Amino acid sequence: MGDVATARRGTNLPRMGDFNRSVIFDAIRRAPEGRSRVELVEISGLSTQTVSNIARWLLDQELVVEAGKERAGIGKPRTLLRLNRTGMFAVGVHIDPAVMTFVVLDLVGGVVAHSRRRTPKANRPERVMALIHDGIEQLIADSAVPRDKIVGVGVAAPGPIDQERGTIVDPPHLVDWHRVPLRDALETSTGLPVLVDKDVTAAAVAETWAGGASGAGSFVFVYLGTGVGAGLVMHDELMRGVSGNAGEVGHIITDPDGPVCWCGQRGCVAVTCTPQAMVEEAERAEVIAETRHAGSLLRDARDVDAQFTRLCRAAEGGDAAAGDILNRAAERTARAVAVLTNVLDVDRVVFGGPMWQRVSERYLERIPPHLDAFSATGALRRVPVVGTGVGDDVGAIGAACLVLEHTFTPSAARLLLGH
Amino acid sequence: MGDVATARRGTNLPRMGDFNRSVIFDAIRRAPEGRSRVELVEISGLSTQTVSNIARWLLDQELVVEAGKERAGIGKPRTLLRLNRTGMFAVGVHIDPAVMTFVVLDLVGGVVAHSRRRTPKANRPERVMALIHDGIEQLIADSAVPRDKIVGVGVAAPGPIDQERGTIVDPPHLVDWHRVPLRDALETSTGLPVLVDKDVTAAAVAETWAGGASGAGSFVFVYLGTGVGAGLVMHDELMRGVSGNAGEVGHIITDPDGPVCWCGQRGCVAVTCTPQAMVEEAERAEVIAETRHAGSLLRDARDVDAQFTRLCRAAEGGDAAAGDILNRAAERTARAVAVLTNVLDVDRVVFGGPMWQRVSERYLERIPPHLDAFSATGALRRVPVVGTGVGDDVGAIGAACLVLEHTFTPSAARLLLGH
DNA sequence: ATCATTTCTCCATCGACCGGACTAACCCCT
DNA sequence: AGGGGTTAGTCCGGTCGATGGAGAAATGAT
Repeated sequence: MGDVATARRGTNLPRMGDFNRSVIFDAIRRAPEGRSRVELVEISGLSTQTVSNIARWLLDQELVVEAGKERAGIGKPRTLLRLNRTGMFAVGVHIDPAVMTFVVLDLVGGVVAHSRRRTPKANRPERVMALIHDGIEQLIADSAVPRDKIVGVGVAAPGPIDQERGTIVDPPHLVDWHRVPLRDALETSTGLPVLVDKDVTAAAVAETWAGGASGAGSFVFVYLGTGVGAGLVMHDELMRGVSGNAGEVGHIITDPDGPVCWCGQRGCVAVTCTPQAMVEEAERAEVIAETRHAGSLLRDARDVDAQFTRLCRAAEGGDAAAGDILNRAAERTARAVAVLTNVLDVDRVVFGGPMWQRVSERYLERIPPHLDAFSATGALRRVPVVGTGVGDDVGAIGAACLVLEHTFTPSAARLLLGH
Repeated sequence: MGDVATARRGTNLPRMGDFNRSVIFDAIRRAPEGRSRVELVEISGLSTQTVSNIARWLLDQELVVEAGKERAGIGKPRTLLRLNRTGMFAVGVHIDPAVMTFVVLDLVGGVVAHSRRRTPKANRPERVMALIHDGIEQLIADSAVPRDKIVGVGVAAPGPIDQERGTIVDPPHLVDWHRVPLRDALETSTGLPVLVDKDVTAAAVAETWAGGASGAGSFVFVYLGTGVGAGLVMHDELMRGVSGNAGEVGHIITDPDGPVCWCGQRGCVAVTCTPQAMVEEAERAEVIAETRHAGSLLRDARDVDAQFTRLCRAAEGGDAAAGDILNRAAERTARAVAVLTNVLDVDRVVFGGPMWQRVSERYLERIPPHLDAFSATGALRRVPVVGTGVGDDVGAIGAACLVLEHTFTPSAARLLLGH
């Protein structure tokens, strides 16, 4: 049911111009050393004339700058165009169970300013909103970025998300949070456009924006955080799904002999590949000492985090039992990832998220061979596995990148007539 | 490795015009009763003038016809535009392990002509090619469709496919088939453009073209054939993946207690949800009599087909053991489908394929509740499950629809500058 | 019979891209 | 040192498709 015909919209001249500008901008952005007009002609397929016009426009807007010349043998040298990193800025907020992170990013995705605050445990929504607003304003003031150069605010939170209303559906750590109009409230209080999305999605967008070569083309971004999630990028475009909740991988079965999950199955990702699952396995096996915790289904995030660090340290230090637990998790993760790569047929798999650094070495060594073994096309077409370049603040950085992506990325949707 | 930057191409005026024409065409196509110019204006967002011009062009091309008037109260009545079903035709070929099917389709996806031939078991590729060519030419002659009205030929085969070279990679039933340039050879011998794709993909495209309301928006098409495959359609656009092999679901684990699969895991789709798996389970349980067969890993497709029919008949006739097997398969299939819907966040699931009719009633009754239970968002956002309207010849019809889709569908790719 | 209303088309305009001619900057060679 | 060849980038007029407004056509209501 619902709308009988999906509205396939047409396009017109102004949109076309806008789109082509963003194509050129994107091509410049993806080459940190800068790009000449001739290169842009080859990449975009547009005429030299058009590229020239667009370059002039971008220079006038102060979005790009001319950055030296590149002599390629005989003839007039090419003048390189590079992003003007101070041309625009974006604010990002990550609302994590444990901590809220705020960042200001410049155009190339560099962190200009940065701050953290504890996430209040259970609290009135208005109080939390005020805290967020305050964090944003404080950071803008500290960064000394002129307000008219800020293109918007991105907010990332553990899913699910109501994309339409711009709100977090049921944040497990904010008990009284119900249908709070996060986006609209922040838009009126800050006077800036606001985007809300899942942290996993945000991290994937961060990869496309600030991840360099590994963020181009089609890839699956596997996010290791409180849970495990996936961000899907196909042909440089993020797939959000119809309700903005694509990438739920928590109940893919990875191990027929694994523990029982609350969903009724055995060996789901949620009980085999998440930090919490690994920590609990280690505690049961007495590899690490059990900490006192609430005993609720949802353990305190800070506690899990600390225990997970202990587990990884033990494994690095040569504890065979600890190593086994992590190795098994790597294999199980590989199975889940194989499901994704088989279904989606992507160029590459990118790992990241707050828990990633601690296991990156082990995972990067162990997952690729498993993945080859589980691939539908076998070793015929290997799917490369890489770790993200974006560091621990992926959540907040990604949130800011949501805004940059929204305003500057040449998506097909941008071409089509709105509303 | 590979190309450093994915080529994000721009667009230009002619492409824009082409795109808008296809948008209007698509909107007309999706309303079998016809659509007025004013409606088209609303849908596309284009100006009345532009719609008027495009309508004139489509009428001149004889792709659409004026079909009566619709009076909506006061004022000049709207003249309806409808597809001219004899304006264009497409040929489709399905190369199945058991049989090759040929069809000629008109513009609305109606079957104009239709024929079948046995697929030769092991044979020289040239011989098979000649057979295909012959089948096509014979059917065109029989259908009495003028050759210049045929827009192209689509070929569908069980995957995997080499999209670049236009060939079937390793057809299990055609042993000597190795790097045979199927597309190029057919293009020269018939003089028509040829497209090659997986049968699963073709079936999904058939749904978007001839499936009515269930073929709009975002959906997963679950193809029940020799194996089980999935076609992914997101926002009216088919996702082929980077190498054209998206939708491989064969090794999603559906049952931790299921049989062992040749991939080393237990309870994969390939050994729990395919007709062959069900048939073999039934034979082991002596629900149906075992037939003499080669004993090879790949059973003769015709044999499996016949046995599967027997199994379904038994279940319909009240055989509880047979019913249990099919019910279990339904539940297992639901688990695999849940993985897809959780990951992709689609509007709906569409079932189809040559084996579908025999289990449709049972599956449509049993899968939805399982799916709700396995959904990440719970029963909150139910994903509807429907059966395809396209009948048993989905393979061949889909193959022809590949051509129609390629030439008439407003995809984003069509907008961008080629090469 | 006339008017209001809605649908649809003719006309002039705008805007973005494109092809070709032109200028600019540099290397190489004598 | 200076001219020729080569490549990079810009100016100009043309083309093509979308657009806005005025006008023509077809109908129901008064």
